[in-house]
Order: sequence, then structure tokens, then C-alpha cells
Amino acid sequence: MPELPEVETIVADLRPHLVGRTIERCELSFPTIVRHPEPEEFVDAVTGMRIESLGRRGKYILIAFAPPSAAPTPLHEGGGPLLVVHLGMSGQLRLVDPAAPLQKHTHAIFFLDDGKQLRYRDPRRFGRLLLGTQDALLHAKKMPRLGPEPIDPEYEAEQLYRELRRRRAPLKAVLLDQKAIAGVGNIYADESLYRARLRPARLANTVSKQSARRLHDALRESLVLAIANRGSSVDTYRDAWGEIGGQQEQLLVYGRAGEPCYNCGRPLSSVRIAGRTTVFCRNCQH
DNA sequence: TTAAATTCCTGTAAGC
DNA sequence: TGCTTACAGGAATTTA
Repeated sequence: MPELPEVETIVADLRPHLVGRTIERCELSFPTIVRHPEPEEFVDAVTGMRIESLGRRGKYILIAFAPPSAAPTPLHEGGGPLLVVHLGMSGQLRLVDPAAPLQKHTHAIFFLDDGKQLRYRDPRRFGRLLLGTQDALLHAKKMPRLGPEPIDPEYEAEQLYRELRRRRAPLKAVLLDQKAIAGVGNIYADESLYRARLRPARLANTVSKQSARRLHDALRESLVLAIANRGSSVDTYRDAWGEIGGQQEQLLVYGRAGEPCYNCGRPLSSVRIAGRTTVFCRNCQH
């Protein structure tokens, strides 16, 4: 499932091909995938827009359009209109030649002025498309107020420590909370907790400053490594060209329940925390 | 206010 | 072999 590293890979791949392109036409074959504004208005508004930049916030893909007339607006300052794509569980955003066969569950197609097509496909339909300014989407509660970016150089261990101290939920639940930290999902939550040698069920408000620092560093390591390996294709994840990632080969605990811990050799345990399958080592994580 | 439970949805895999 | 059932999970929404 697409988390921060997978979304980052897609955005970085698409950026040089999309910036400067104009959307000439948009077709929705499954309009309810558009959550804001009404699908008809979405199609009208997106038509004729020129793409100015691409960005990512948490697991959200942000495609910024050039403002109608005024000076260019920086991507994150909530000024210009954005096409926001959230891939949910099984969403795929692909840039294809028009001759490419149409895959089942393709819900939206953006026709670009260079003849290429940007296609959104999502079998499980947990994903969504949004259009509006950052402020408008926030205000309409179509996007949550996301927590800090864990790989941002400005993000410090102290910030994580303060967040953890005020939460009584299991560490795993806090890591999955997009309002606490943006972009971490089930895979990288388990990977980070293993690297930090912390039990997923451990209550967040019981961790020491030192443990918080280990978790802070572990989050960055897990995410940066996964980006370098173009993401994990453990389920249906594909990049913008339809290719799989490489990180699934390197995962330390996710999907390895019952298999030996790479550190101590004992079988990894699997439990359910915050409604999610959670894999960890009872011997190495405390 | 925060945390936990529920819901959405289809492909895949396990079980009979 | 073929059918049925359980399971996977991000996040909005509801309940406690």
C-alpha cells in the first residue's frame, strides 16, 4: 500500500513529465472517486489548467496549477489551486501513451497537451481525488491537518518526544496517526519500531527521551532507505510507469510473522494493534 | 479531548 | 477443481 516512500517515488518520477503540461480534457468513469468539489465542477475546473509544480504532503500527491494571471505561488503556501490525489490502499497514478490498453478500474483520465494520459486507477476505491486550494480543502475538512514530515531536516527528535508524551495510545497507533506524523502507514510503522527496538504496544507516554530519539532516527532510516529503493510493492503498489519497487525485499519485519528475527533468530510475533496487523520481535523490542 | 470501533471496497488466498 | 469465506488496510465517521 502506498505510504510516504511510495508516494515520494511517484511524485519524483512524474514531476519532470508533468510540469508545464496543460490538462486539455478529463474523463471520469467513476465520478464518486472525486470527493471535492462535485464531479461535474471538478472536470470543468481542471480543464485547461497548466501544471506548475508537483509536491507531496504525507501520503497526498499535490499537483499545483499555475495561477490564472498573477505571479507564481509557492506550492505549500495555500495560494493556488491544487489537484490532490490520495491513493488509499490500491490507487495507482500512471503516465501512459494513449495506445496503452485501458486497465480495469481506471476511474479518471487526464488528457495532456503532449498527447500523454495521466490515469488514475483504484480497484478497492479507498483513494480519492480533490481539487481546491490548500486552505479551502482544509476548511472543508477534505484534508486533515497533517503532522510534521518525518524526513524533513527540520523535524527533530524533541518534537516526536513531545508528541509521544501527550499520547496514551500504543506507539503503533501514534505512528499511524497522520495528525501526529505525516506519511507513515502499517509497513513503515512496524519497520521503524523494530529498528528502534520498541514494542508496538508500548504506551507512547511511557517512552524516554532516548527512546524517542531512537524512534525518530529509525523513522528516517526506514523511510529514506525505502525511497532509495523506490518503495515496497507488498500489495498492489506500482510506480508511475507500472513497475514494482524494491524495498519489499529488504523489509525487516513487515509480512514476516513467524519467520526468524534477523537479530536474534527467534520467530517474529504478530498481533493486532489499532486494528492493524503488527509484526515485531518479543525478544528484541521493549 | 482522546482513543477505539466501524465502515467502505475488491482481489487474493485459505479452507472445505 | 470449484465454490465460499476470511482477510488485507487508510482514514473518515461514529461511539465511548
